[in-house]
Amino acid sequence: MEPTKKHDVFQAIADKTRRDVLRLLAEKKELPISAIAAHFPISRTAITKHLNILAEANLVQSRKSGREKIYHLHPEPLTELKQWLSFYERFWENKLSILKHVVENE
Amino acid sequence: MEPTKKHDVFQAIADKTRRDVLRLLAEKKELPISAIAAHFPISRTAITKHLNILAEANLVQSRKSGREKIYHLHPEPLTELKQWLSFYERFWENKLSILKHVVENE
DNA sequence: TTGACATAACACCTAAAGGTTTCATATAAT
DNA sequence: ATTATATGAAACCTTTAGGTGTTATGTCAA
Repeated sequence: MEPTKKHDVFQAIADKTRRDVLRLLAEKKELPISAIAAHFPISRTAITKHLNILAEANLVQSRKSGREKIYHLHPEPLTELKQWLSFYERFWENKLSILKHVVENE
Repeated sequence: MEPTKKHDVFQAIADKTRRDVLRLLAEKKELPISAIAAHFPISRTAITKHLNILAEANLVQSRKSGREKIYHLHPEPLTELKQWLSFYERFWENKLSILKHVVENE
């Protein structure tokens, strides 16, 4: 039976530290674990756990290079979030929303 | 000192049940607690807790009517999520994204 | 005014989240 | 060969998340 991923996109981005990691990877393109951890006040081990959760949600990917494990952003799963959001956009008045709907449905 | 809200939008939508509650309120416009709870397999008490978390994030609001407490959707805080997302949109190739940027920055 | 209903307020439980420290292992550099 | 570096893995701790059930209180209806 499929192991049914424990963490989805919604849970992955619920934590501020993980959002900060995503932002960092967006800016720096790719970084090994230690370099990532250096940006935060918590331990490298804690960062590794956050990276595992992000990887489970497929928001980051990694490659091994020698003794380093280098992570990079993989933003595609955010489309799920975008889709979820789009349902609610019609509920708040945004003068641009009508125009955007026109564009998106073209 | 300000009580500093414990739950923000990101945490509020991390839970599937809470997302389902939001969806329900989007469809039914407004509902008392018991009516909401009737749609889920968990206890009314549990639903109340979820509603409190959603209310903390300001994603729902309520009014008292006699002995009932009637909740309705308040989607505005989702703009924060939308803004957060918009940063990452440039990172995944979407043929529409360029066009949308043009529209949004007009 | 009595009973039913809707919610609030507790006390309580279990598991997971987020963090720590310590130790082991693989690779790189001297 | 030895040492330093990068990561993995395990054991542990504390708080929170998500759920339960029970009891109390306010309101409506008969």
